[in-house]
Amino acid sequence: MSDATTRPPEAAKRGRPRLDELTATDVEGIPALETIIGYRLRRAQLYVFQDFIESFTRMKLRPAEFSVLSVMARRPGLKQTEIAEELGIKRANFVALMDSLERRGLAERRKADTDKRSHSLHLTPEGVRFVRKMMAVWTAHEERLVEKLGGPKERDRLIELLDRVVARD
Amino acid sequence: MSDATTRPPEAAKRGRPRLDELTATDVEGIPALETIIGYRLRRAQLYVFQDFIESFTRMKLRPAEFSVLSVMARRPGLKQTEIAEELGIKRANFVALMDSLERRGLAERRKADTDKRSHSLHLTPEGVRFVRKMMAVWTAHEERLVEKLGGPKERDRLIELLDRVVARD
DNA sequence: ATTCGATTGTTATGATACAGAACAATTAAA
DNA sequence: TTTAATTGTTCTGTATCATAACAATCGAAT
Repeated sequence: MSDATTRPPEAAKRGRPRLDELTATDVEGIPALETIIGYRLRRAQLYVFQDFIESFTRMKLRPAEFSVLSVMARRPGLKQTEIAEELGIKRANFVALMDSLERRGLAERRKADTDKRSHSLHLTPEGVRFVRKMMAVWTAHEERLVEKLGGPKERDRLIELLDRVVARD
Repeated sequence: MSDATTRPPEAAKRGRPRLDELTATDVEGIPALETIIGYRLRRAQLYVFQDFIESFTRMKLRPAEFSVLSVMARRPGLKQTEIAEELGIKRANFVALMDSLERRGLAERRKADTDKRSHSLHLTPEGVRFVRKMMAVWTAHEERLVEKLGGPKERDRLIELLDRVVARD
């Protein structure tokens, strides 16, 4: 299966590449992009996000906002730096994100009594209702993915492998 | 393992959230981000790209450039639109990318004899040498990942699962 | 109690990635 | 020969992301 010296089917159809060009660029050890972990990860992530984004265009919700609302729902009272750091968002960029959620009446910053510098973040009652709807939409999206993967078992296998990739040891 | 009603360890340490807040935002059916496919995919992809980018800072090569050079090495003679489409890059954005590679003397646009509109893309001899070094660096990067995954078998399993995600059927 | 360093939220700024519209040159189709 | 489609290109706008700086506040060391 040495394909570096084989004319790819598309190019063959079009009569390209010419033989002299082929030898000039016939570099050994060039793997197909399809076998490269990072490339495949990126393409898969792009695909999933595209489906996610389309699912949430009606709710006008972006992935980052989804994750922030999700964290606030499960663990209210965290401060901005904590949520930002956990989600890998620079705290500088978190400000506008939180501003937007607050302007929409979904979340609020409360003055922390113990530390006057920090804010503790919470969903508003409207935010709680919003998150409920949000999770219904998300469930459909997620089930679509699990379906494609072949079932919950495969989903777990995938997440376990992704775990290993990102594990720091 | 119902953790929606359990005080997360960090917040517990800091005495937050207070109980009344907890009940106010205790929304059922809020999955932890760690179980969400898209979220995990994004984090893993970010991690891999970070390692990739660090590996290639010395060569001043970005992921997109890597992929373009890789395609040109394996399949010389393709035209811009073909490579761009295959890699999911808008042909408008491909122009600057190719300009840069050409300015660095790594690749070139040749006037296609059959179609005066299109260019056929090729590595220069210097580009061929560059790609050789590039692949050496990439191999180290990739082996690091395979190591973390637990071996080539696991790498294959991962790619097969990513395949299913992005498969259109 | 005072000084000093660290933290928190914030603003401003720049770089990069990505998408869409429009256009000239060229080709293919009617 | 007119018409429609393609190719490369430029321009433009919009997210995304990182970095630096700053005031307010806190914690710790003296």
